[in-house]
Amino acid sequence: MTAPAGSPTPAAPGGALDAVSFARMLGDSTRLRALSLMLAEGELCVCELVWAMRLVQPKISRHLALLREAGIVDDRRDGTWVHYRVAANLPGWARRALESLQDGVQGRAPYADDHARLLRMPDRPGSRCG
Amino acid sequence: MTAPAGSPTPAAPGGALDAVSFARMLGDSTRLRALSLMLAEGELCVCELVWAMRLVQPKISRHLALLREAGIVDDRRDGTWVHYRVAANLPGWARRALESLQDGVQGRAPYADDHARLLRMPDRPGSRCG
DNA sequence: ATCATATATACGAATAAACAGATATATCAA
DNA sequence: TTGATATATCTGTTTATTCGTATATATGAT
Repeated sequence: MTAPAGSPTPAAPGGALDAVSFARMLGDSTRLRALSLMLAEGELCVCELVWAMRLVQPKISRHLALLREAGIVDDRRDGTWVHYRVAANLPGWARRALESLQDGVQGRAPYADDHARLLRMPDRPGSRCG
Repeated sequence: MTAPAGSPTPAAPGGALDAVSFARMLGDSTRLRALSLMLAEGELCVCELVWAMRLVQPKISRHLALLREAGIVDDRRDGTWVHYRVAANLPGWARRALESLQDGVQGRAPYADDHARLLRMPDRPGSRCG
């Protein structure tokens, strides 16, 4: 379901993710918060991100779409849910840059709170009682 | 000469550089090209950046000011010249993120060409005949 | 089919970045 | 002082991003 044939201009036109587009994608707090959660927890569905970050769902979906189009996250549909994760084939430099930023937000608001709230979320899909 | 008392809103209001502002600063090709050169060559004056990147001087100065206000570069005046370098006290996570992006642009246009052109620049200030 | 839930997209308004070009400031030399 | 060089800032305009809200689509259950 990636790149649904007729999607808008991808952030990386030539195909390969370029550093400027990548940094631009990380330069938004909604996106960085979501990526930070995925980096810490692996695959997450949209509803988990909505719960953890306390933002409206369309806002999160919109930003996830940007990350997907940029090749920074992969998505996977499982029934009603769509799970996102940091792209498996993200170039090494990009993953390292992301992890460095992750270091930079360790323990800080709102990132730490997002993560704590996620762990407290009841009935997380995938965990139990799917 | 950093933060000349009455400067515009810094990218990091609280004082500490935050990851989103940092990424946003890297998400512009003029700024990333300049940072890439500084990372490779150390201190560089504006005229060297202008020569290497072939952009008009006000454009480069404007972006350097943004980087300075964000705490990402230090500047030092030496006579007529002002030299910029990656900030000495840049947090570790930020330096690592920057170096990762640097890996991501290795050998690619326009970064590699900028560097090559810089090395060919005649009468570089600092090198000889100051 | 109908409904409920999860997710995605569309649309217009508000905001922020980036730009080109003109001009101002700083330093040094004559 | 005048002039030359290096750098910085201002002004108006254009272009990108982001947002809120409404709505559309997809899936599974009844």
